Order: sequence, then structure tokens, then C-alpha cells
Amino acid sequence: MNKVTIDDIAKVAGVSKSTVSRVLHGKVAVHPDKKNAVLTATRRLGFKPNIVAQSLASGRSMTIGVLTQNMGSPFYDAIAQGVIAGLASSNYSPIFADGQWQIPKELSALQSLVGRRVDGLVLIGGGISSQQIDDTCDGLPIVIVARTFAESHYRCISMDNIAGGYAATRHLLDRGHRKIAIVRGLPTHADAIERYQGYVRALEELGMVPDPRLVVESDFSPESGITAVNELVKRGERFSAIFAANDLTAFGARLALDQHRLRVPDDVSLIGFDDQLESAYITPPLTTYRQPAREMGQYAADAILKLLQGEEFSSLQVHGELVIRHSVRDLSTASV
Amino acid sequence: MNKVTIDDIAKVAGVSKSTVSRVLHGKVAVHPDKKNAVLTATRRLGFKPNIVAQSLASGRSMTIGVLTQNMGSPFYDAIAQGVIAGLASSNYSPIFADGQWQIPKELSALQSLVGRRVDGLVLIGGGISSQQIDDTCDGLPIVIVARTFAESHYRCISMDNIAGGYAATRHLLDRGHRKIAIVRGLPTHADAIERYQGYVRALEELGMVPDPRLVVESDFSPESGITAVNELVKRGERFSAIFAANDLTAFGARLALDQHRLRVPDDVSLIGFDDQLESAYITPPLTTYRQPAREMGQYAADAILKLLQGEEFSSLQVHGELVIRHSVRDLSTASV
DNA sequence: TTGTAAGCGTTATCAC
DNA sequence: GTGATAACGCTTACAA
Repeated sequence: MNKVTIDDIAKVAGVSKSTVSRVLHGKVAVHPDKKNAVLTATRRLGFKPNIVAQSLASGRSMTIGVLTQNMGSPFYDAIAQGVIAGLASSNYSPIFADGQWQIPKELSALQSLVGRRVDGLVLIGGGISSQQIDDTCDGLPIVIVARTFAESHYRCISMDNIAGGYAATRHLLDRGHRKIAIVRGLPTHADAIERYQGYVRALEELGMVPDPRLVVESDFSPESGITAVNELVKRGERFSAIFAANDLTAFGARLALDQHRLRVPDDVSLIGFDDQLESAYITPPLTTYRQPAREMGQYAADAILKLLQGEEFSSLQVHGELVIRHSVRDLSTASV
Repeated sequence: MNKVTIDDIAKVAGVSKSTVSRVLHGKVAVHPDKKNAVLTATRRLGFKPNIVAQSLASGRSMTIGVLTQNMGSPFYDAIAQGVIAGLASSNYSPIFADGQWQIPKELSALQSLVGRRVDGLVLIGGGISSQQIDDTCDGLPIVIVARTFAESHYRCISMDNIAGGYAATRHLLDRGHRKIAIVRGLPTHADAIERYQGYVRALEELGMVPDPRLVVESDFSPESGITAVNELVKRGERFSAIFAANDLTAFGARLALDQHRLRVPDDVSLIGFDDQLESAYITPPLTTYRQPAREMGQYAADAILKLLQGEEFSSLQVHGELVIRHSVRDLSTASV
């Protein structure tokens, strides 16, 4: 362990520990000689300040806690990377905790972060209630990414998932698809619900009514995409396109279609959501609705930094965009 | 902020703060009445212990720092998830920091973790020297995953990348491939180097000598896989198979092959390394050498927990395995 | 079983 | 400019 304290270096440098603290922070003027003595001693003894003691004494820890919905999920990871990037130029460093898609774990991870006296919080996705958030982090500056709260005072960086769901569905509709199956995603997850709403809206706009037999649920994993397609096929549903809750689900769906000898996009078109890294590399390259995940993370970092400086910052909505690749077939000009 | 301290609850409960501390820890016997009083007060005032103060006073923080080579990389993320899982049943909670593939960032992230007085460290991959590690974490229990050090005292959880590279290459050889290109990975990265050594060994075993024109470098990203294939094709090299440094690179290679109208596996076979989640879902499903990433993370968690309890633990090597899917064509029984 | 008091390593508030 | 000294919130001997 690093047993060197400022007392030690104060002794060696022949000054008081206040002075040591001063030169270490560089804010206040200190006589050059003493300053040098301190610096030398610091180096010689290999002194490393104890952040724990610092933050207990100062009340600030110069860290911001990042709680992610799930580390390992491409979308959330990309946001986290954005946060890291956005914080890089500041004096704050991020520490991460993982909610693992489970509210209890999310809560305890959040408590752990708060207990560590982080100066601010970035919550990426997640499912705990605003009540729970308030209870555990009263007063702390907090920014929420990839999630919105109906009536809350939180600053949120979010994307309009309804618009995204609408755009994806609309794309299919515009290409002549009418039997559009949807793999909705986690039925309790706001993102899934909103994307579905967009889907419904797009259909209704054309006077169509959503066919309940064509909607099936998933949990955002590839496996659930397989299950979904299997179910659809087993039930003998007819569909020319599938809108998957996210790209991972689309990957699974794509494989399952293959196993049923359904070609993409020749027999069935497929559209995803997120535009994760791998989506450009599957075969065929996946058409999907892109969420600017990294940017969202950076905005969140900017926001928390602003808040920490006492500046204001209000919620912000980023824009997604359709990324057209090759998994959707145009039926409207069909020939084959 | 949570301004309630044990002093407050001591006052309310009519006991001393030592007693409060005692009931909160539950190790020492305390009179039931006082215990109740304390518990009640705790609940009523909404007391949350200040972990910072706790760890300053006790010298332990009950957290273990996890430094990852890069969060967002499927392989490293899977390890991190294993660590989380392995720690879940203990009283320790993990906090994460990200090296972002860059040694300076890795170092400062490590310092931040150590400064936070974590009780132990799990290093996932990474490139800092053992010297640097020793300097920054002297004395701390530390476990290293997915990396080994030649002559060090560290406990490492690793996989034999030479064996992996050998197995992958051998698989190709056994299927009749002779012109095997390799996309090596980061030239400075131990994993890449070792896999290449395995590749060389497999070739030499058959009396072949590695053709330098067939080896090209990458940085483990899909983009670099594209670049690699483009280069190979542009140079007009002849090859019937590609061994990619990792799955991500294989994804890029697969796309590039497609763009050059080279079918996988009909025209060119492709083998990856890692077996990341998505690999089963690309077309064709990728044959790859699987690293048991999650397990490695769990072993690491077990190891650090053991070390923390004063038990011993020695380095351990896990076994990878070839996962045969559909991206490699068997030339030996060739007809087509 | 319980209370007193001395730390833990810094920062912050004063006087000088 | 600089040095005592009191916090910061909690743990932990040491007594009682």
C-alpha cells in the first residue's frame, strides 16, 4: 500500500502540511523554494494523494458515476464510451456500475455509486423509478440518457423512439410492404413500447390496423429474435417484412429466417433498430434506424459538467436516422 | 445530499455512535432494545452510511477495481460480465474504469482506481508494463485476465493463444486449405502475436513456410478487416482461406469479400477468434475459436476473493475450443 | 454490552 | 505566504 502521506512529505520538505496541500493544488501562491522542496519530496517518496481522504475532507470526489442499463450491450456501451469521451477533457473521471437489466441490481449499483460520493451521476437507460432515484441521490446533479420521465425534473438526453419506430415502419410501407411483423422487445421497456407506438402510427396513417398475430415479444437478445421468427413461422403467419426491436434481435431473426429457408431480403425484408457496429457487416448489411449513441453519451457528459459548474442545462432530444442498407426489398417496383 | 450521519442517529436513538456502528455491522452483540432504537432511527432519518468515510476509517472499501482494455469490445465486455457475476455473491462490489486501448489512459484509469482505495484489482487485458502496475498498486491484491506476463508474480487467468491460433489454422489445413491468409491483429498486442505464432507452427508442422504476402495487420476492428481484405485482393494474392485475428475483424473481412464478389465459404473460407455473441448470427455463421470469456471473468473474481481472504491462488489457464459453423469449406472432399 | 476517544489522510479556516 | 488546528464521517482500540 502507499503509506506516504502529506505529513511525511511535509516533514521531509520542512513545511507544514497545509503548504503541501497548497502546492499540490497549485491554486494559491507558495514560495518557489518551498514549492520545489515539496515537489521534490513528493517525487522522491512516491507520494500519491489518497482520494478517499481528499473527498471526505473536501466533500468532492472529482468523479462522476455512470450507471449503465447493461454493460456488454452495444447500444449502451456506445453511450458509455461517449460519456468517457465527453469527460476526458475535464478533471472528472468516470466510474461505472452495471444494472444488468435488473432493477434490484440497478438500485444497489446506484447506491454504491452514491455511497462513493460521486459528484454527479449519469444514468444510462435503466428501469428504476424516479422516486427511487430521488431517494437514493437526493440533491446530486444527475443526467439521464436514453430514457425519459413523464413529469420529472431530470435532464434527459433522449431520442424519439416513437419517431424511430414510425420511420422504420414507414420505410417498409413505402417499399410496398403491408404484412409487417414486429418483434417488439421487452414488453415493459419504454423504448420497446414507444417503437411499437411508432409502428402502429405508421400503419394507421395508411388506414391499416395492426394485426396482433404479427406482433411478438422479445428481450432484445438474438435468441429472442430466433424464437420470435420460429413462432411466427410455426403459426403460419404471412409477412413480407419484419421490424425488429433492435439490431441484436434482428440478427437472431435473420438466422432463423435462414433456417426456414427464407431469404433476406428476397423473401422477407428485415429492419433493425440501433445501428450497432456489427450491423453493417452481416449479410445482407442491415437496414436499421440509427441512434446516435456515442453522441448521446457525449451530450450527457457535457450536461453533467455544466450542472457541476452551476450552469443550467435542459433536456435535449437527439435525432436518429434511417440507415438504408440491403435487408429491405422494394416491393413497389417488384419484378424479380 | 444525505446529511444524516451516525451522530444524528446516535442522538435520536440515545446511544453512542460506536453502538450505532456496531448494530450497522451486526458483528458484535448489542442489546436488542438499543439495536431496535438504532434501526428505527436509521430508517426514520433515511440514513445512508458514507462509504468514503467508512473506507478512510477502516482502510477497506469493499470494492474491487476492474480495469478493462476497452469497454465496448465484446470479448472484454464478456469478461467484465463474468467478473460482475463472480463478485455478486460476495460483499464486494466492482467499479470499472476503461483503458480505451491506450496505455496512458489505462495508466491513469488504474491510478484513479487505486486512489479510490479499492481493496483489490482485476486487470482485463491491457498493455501497461508490470513495472507500471507494481508502481501504482504496490501491495494490492491483483488478478490479471486475458494477459500473461513472462516472469511475473501476478496471478493470471489466461488462455493459450498460441494453441488457439494453431487450432484455427490446423482446422483450415485439415480441410485442405493451403493458401491461408492471416489478418494478424495489432502488431504490438500479445494476443495477436501469439495467435500468429500458432498459425506459423501449424504451417511448419506440415513442412510449409508462412508466406509473408499472406499476412496483413489489423487493429481488431471490422474496418481493419475490410482494409486487410482489400489489400490482399488489390495485391492479387491467391488464398482459399482467411484466419482473422478476432471475430470483429472477420466481420469486416466477410463484408469486403462480399464486395469483391468472393463468396464465403464457396470461394474463400473464413475463420475468426473469440466467438462473440454475434458470430453465430452472421451469414454464414462464423467458424471461430471460442474463448470462454465469461468464465475467465468469473475465475478472476474467485481469485481476487480468495486473495482477499488470505488464501492462495495460482495462475490458471483456461481452454478455448473450436466452434465449427459454416464459414469454412472442406476442400479435401471437394466437388462443386 | 457500551461509551470515550483516538485516529484515517486531506482540506479548510483562522490567525500570524 | 504559512502554520496550527478544527473539521469530514466513520471505525476501533481501550476502558468501564
